Amino acid sequence: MSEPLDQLKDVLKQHKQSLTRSRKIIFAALQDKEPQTMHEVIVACQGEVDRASVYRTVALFEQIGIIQRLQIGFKYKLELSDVFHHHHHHLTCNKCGKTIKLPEDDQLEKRLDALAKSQNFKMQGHQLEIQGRCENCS
Amino acid sequence: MSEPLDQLKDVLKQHKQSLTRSRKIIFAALQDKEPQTMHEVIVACQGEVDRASVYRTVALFEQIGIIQRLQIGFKYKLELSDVFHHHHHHLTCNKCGKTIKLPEDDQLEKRLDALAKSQNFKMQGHQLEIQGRCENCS
DNA sequence: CAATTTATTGCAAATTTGTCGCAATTTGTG
DNA sequence: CACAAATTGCGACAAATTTGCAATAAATTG
Repeated sequence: MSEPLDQLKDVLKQHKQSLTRSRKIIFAALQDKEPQTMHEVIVACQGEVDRASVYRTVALFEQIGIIQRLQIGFKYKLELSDVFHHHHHHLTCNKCGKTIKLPEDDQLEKRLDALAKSQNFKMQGHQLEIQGRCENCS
Repeated sequence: MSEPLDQLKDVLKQHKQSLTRSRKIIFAALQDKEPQTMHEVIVACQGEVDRASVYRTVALFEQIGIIQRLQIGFKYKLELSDVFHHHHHHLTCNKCGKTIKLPEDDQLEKRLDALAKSQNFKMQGHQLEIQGRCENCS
């Protein structure tokens, strides 16, 4: 069986949840994709999973850390969390809504570590989003 | 005339937009306030500005970088962007829920500038949240 | 500053998004 | 395979957001 699916199953099990057919489909719809709107996910699962179930599953995935929600301009978008992806941040264009993945940046990550430490805070995760105008929209 | 209003007018002019009565009212509703939900803004403008116009204005303000949307829990909230108030970031404790304000950090801000620039991106604002355990809960 | 053009607004209606209850399936378990 | 528990699909709703269009306000022109 494929690795990411095993990983999904593990996380679900840790939270006493089962790996159902619908959950697999929704997971697959998000895998290796750019962040998607809820509508896009619903469409991707058209005929396979009902709208209401997509909402329920996304909410669950979010609670147990499988999915991460990004606020992108007007809409939000969904992507698999760092567990399934490499850790990264996004630039989001306020005009066209495009999201640009930032390459990993050691200097940034180290600075965050240092800041957390300066407050005696034990960092478990973080989220950063830069909003503005992309090249085409400026 | 008051300073922030001048600044608002400037930004609008830069984007060939005019400073109308409604826009002033909506701007005022956001000024010097904690981030608000769309609904709160609509209520604050009750009787002065129509719901639809609030949506249209918020969309405009967002595109030209006057307003920033924050993801808070499942809802989003709106606040004036960094141009109109000093900004800061938060540490949030996963256990007790306490939030700790981080002091402004030049090194971090500069790094973000550099990252945005490296993608030919014009940064209008950014959002950072660090999650983990505070001193007392670790 | 009156006349004209252009952009913005309010209003009502339509569409989209997100929730809920409940009966029918599916899933984990032994 | 059978059973108990969890999940799903299917309307039907409720809330949030968008749209078309006529009325109004703001900018521009002579």
